[in-house]
Amino acid sequence: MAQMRIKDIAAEAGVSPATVSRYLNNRPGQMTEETRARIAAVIERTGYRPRAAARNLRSSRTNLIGVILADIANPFSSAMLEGLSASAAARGCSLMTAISGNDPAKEAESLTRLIDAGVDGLVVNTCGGNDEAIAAAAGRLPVVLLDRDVADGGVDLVTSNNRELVAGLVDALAAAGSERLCLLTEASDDSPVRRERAEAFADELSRRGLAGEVVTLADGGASGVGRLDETIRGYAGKKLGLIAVNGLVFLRLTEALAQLGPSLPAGLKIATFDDYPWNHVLFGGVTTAAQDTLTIAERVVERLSERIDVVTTTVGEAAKLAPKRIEIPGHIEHRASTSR
Amino acid sequence: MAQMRIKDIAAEAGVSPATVSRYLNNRPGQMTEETRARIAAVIERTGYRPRAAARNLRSSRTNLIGVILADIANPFSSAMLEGLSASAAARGCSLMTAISGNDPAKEAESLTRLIDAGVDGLVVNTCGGNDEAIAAAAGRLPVVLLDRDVADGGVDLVTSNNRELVAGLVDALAAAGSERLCLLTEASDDSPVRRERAEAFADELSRRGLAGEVVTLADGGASGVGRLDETIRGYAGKKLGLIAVNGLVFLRLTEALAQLGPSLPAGLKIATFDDYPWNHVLFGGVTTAAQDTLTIAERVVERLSERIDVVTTTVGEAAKLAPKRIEIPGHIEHRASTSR
DNA sequence: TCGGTTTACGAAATCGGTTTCGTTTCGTGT
DNA sequence: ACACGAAACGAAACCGATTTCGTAAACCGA
Repeated sequence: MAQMRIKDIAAEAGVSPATVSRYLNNRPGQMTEETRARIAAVIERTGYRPRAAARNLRSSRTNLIGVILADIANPFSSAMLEGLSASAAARGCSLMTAISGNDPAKEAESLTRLIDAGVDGLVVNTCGGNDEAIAAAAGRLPVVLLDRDVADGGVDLVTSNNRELVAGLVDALAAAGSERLCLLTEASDDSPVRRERAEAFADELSRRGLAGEVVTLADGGASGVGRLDETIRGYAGKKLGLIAVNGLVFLRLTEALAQLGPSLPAGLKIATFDDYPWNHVLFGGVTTAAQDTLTIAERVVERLSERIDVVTTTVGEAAKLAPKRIEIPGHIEHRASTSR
Repeated sequence: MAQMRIKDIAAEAGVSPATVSRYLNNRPGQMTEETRARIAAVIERTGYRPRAAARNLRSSRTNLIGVILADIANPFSSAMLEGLSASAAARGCSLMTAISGNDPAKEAESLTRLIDAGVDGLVVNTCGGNDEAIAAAAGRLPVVLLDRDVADGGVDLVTSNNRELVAGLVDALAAAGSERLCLLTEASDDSPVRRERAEAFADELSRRGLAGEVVTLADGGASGVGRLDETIRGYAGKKLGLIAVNGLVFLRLTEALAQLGPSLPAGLKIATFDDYPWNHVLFGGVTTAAQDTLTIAERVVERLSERIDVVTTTVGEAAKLAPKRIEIPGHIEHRASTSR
């Protein structure tokens, strides 16, 4: 017997397909312990596995979660993917993934492709430029945003407590004796996350009465380095403290500093967002604002599940959950780059 | 009208559901240009999208490719995922991903979960320990192995030309004046890839009459460093050349060297596998054996598609394609760490 | 012992496409 | 004008599960 169907199992066990179905989904309409055992035995013996496609069709539920990631090269994304994968598996769901590579067109295409595939819900780490499409999607099925918000709000968002992390890095630099602080950003990055961090940085400076500014590097590797050198030289001898707004900016900073010498210039302190593996190694260890990716992933899936349950349980317009913003606290890893 | 069905479209266009289905899959049984246009207009106007679940059920094809990755933290894996995602999308397929985190139990679970979900084929970057299960899966549906082989062979494999890459790194070190070479590996890593590289390394040494050995570091961060210091000191002044068998080993090497000073000891040259972003930065640039991840991904999907087409086209036992081993050439990035 | 409620289970409809098979229509060669 | 093959399309079966609804049996209190 090549492929068994539920009706074959039913026949073999001397019950109806309906009963086998009830067994498979252990439904409230209980059955005798004896029939349960008989069905279990047949399934065990034949190695029967229900066909997902048939199940999906009738129940209009796929146990699939769609994930759209902007930039998988970013360790934040890959860590997130691992977390999402684990959390989803724990709930019996699989992940359908798409990677936009920061291309809004690809992101839009992925959006429709995943929805067409019938995912129960969607996790989106948007690259921007599709705010309306995403909001529209959120009206049709459960959507939770990851890390990056869309314009209109109205969609669930799980993110880190960026403001407090900025404060933590400023703390670390100030404690290390920095007198003037710069937040390094890239021109191409106009994400809400960057904006939030920049605002928090400015607020924090004025709150403490510290001098400093946001420095925006030109795009591309080398071109921006000039601006950076300039900045560093401009404040030479002034106990400068630098914060890279993300891991990529930090790499560019490292390249620029490498031209000045293998170790940090005297009095220069640095810190960065994103806990890349090399942060442990460069400059003897770089103070880092680390996000709690595992918890973020767990909460994303949890929230998405809530929405999915509501959709499949309640009828019609009662299925309204108010959009929610969830902040997961990260923490600061204090390392050598901000020692006194 | 909330959700349209194919029969609604058919009614609206004044044709039968069968014809609409033919239109959707542009089938050989052509239709009049006029009816085609009429159907297109209705679909366009209503925004109709066919339900994938129904389609899957009848055609027993899902246009889904399952991907099992051993370690997503490894940039090789994330680059691969991006490549696979793009190649699959180009063929109208989506990816279902699972991450084993190098845990054989999780890998086995993922295997059955993806198969149960009805994927058309499977890409497996195995962590080992499931050779029989994977071979069995390959007997039931198309499977292509990524980078790491299973014991019995008999399954398609796409990998890099590790032997030539090893030769390239040895070349670079020899040209930089190294007189004695070490290949650094980790005790916990007993993968076929590691073995292949180690064998190629030994062959290459004897072929050129160079001195050297394979050094296996103990697991865990610090514990192995002692052994490494020892090795380095043991050959102090002898123009040592070090090759890290993968990116993680290289990071450990970097940590160990950091204790000796910020730049490389005189006469010491290093090179590594895996093109991590930090390779551009550490030691002013580390010579690297880079794999062509995009091409690998492309060929994986291509091969998988071949198998899928064969399965769905031919009947019964004619569906046998001989297992194939595909090697994709990588290249050496020459950087400062092997300059004279 | 009897009416009434609960429990265990089966028959059949259903989900929304695809596919087979047959019929009609059209075109073409003679 | 006729026969015949191909092209265009429709009717209905089908994929394999879930779910509704109904019924027989078991249980239970009075």
